[in-house]
Amino acid sequence: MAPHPRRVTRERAVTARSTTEGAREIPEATVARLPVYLRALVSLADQQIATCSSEELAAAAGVNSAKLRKDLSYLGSYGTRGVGYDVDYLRYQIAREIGVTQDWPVVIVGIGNLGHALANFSGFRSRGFRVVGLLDADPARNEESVAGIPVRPFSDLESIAHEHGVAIGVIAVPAAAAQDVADAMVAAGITSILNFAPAVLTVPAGVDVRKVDLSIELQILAYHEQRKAVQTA
Amino acid sequence: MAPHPRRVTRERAVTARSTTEGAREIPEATVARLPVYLRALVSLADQQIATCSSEELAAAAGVNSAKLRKDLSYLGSYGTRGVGYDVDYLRYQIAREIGVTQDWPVVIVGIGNLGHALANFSGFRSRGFRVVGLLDADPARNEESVAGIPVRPFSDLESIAHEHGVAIGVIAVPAAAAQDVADAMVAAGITSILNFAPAVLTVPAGVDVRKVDLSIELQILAYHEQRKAVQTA
DNA sequence: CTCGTTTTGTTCTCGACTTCACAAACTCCT
DNA sequence: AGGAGTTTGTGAAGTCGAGAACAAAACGAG
Repeated sequence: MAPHPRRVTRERAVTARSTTEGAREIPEATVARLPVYLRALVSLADQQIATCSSEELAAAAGVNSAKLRKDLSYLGSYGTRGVGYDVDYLRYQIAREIGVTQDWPVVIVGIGNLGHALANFSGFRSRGFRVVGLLDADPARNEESVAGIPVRPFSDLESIAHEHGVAIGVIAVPAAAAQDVADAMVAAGITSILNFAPAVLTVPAGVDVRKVDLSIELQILAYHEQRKAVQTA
Repeated sequence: MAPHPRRVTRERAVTARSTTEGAREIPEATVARLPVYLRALVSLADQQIATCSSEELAAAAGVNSAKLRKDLSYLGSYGTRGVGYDVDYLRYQIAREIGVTQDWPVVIVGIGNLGHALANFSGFRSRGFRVVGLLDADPARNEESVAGIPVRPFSDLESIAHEHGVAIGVIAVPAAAAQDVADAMVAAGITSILNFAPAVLTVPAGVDVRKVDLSIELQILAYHEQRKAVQTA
């Protein structure tokens, strides 16, 4: 029945090292923090800092140092006791583990307000991604071009995806259209979807979906805000 | 030292019902799902559905029905055994618990591409929020107006916040400016921040920060995508 | 009124993640 | 070379959340 794949399906974890080599199982919570560490390391490197302790890196990433060390230990032993971590080396190792040493081609569907913002987002290229296609079902939009990339009709999804070997798609359409877009993406061979539409997507096993939802984030803040107000009252 | 307040500080939980009345402690994981249930209920109501079982609502929200029932049980006993839940009644109860029966005033700082998109986002009003101020430090932007709201200079933050009693602020500026904006928000009495800038914010205890980060989400997808590729190879 | 059916609310168990605490390993100084 | 001082990597304990399973409660039929 496939309840909902917000988290990765994870096929019983293969009972750890089994087939080829290491194939370390990295906990999902750790995976979600690796990009934060990567960004902190890039920032340190920009400041010409060559070495850092787990304490310093943890501070830059906004986490507890014990957690940082445990997270890094899943990748291997890349630090030196008594010294700390080599910034460039660790940075490369994390980038390699995440898989962003080379660029991933990405398509964005839905070039409304949000789609525009995403297409113009400069962090794509610098963080391991490259926008290879902008798509919109509205013919009126198929004439413009955003950030130097032409907006093409939605029906071109499959050809663009195959041409560039796209595995990751971004959905920035209204909620009502989101499921249709997701279905088309899956049909086009896309297996990872980042969904900005406020809708629950149903996809086959093997396809990952992550959701980003402004209203939900605000409502969570509102809940805590309300509690603060009640508590001080 | 205040590690980082991505999650709420939670003052030792006061050992459950202590002072005034119920003051039920709702787990953070449940709080994060309540908005999803709320949206699913609104959708059911739009379809003229008056009653639903936990199974149906769970399907609409994309979760497991046992989890849904347990989540709802933290709010109270709002269902009827053998029957299910009254859609409108449950919807109101969840909205009340989250605190979105009335609108929260919100300010958005940074009216670039993303800020534009956020300001135009129609879901604000319908989901318990009202944009009362758009701010940008660039004087060139202080002449436009977005979605009918004038863009005002950043220095007006404090007066706008006080005038409307703003508790929630949205940061949509570049990473380098994010901490300064956060500091100004805190100084203006804002105690909940939604941060779209790819930066780690440091704020005093009692201020909640939630982060939304496109690059991180994509990198998490990339990690899993890479593993799929390795596994099938 | 009683019995069978449906569906909630809750208890219990299990797994995952966080945090602590410390041994192992490295550097530097004498 | 040896000892003092750091800092990593990890075992172990504690906390939190997920899911299964079931008792309690409501409804409807006869």
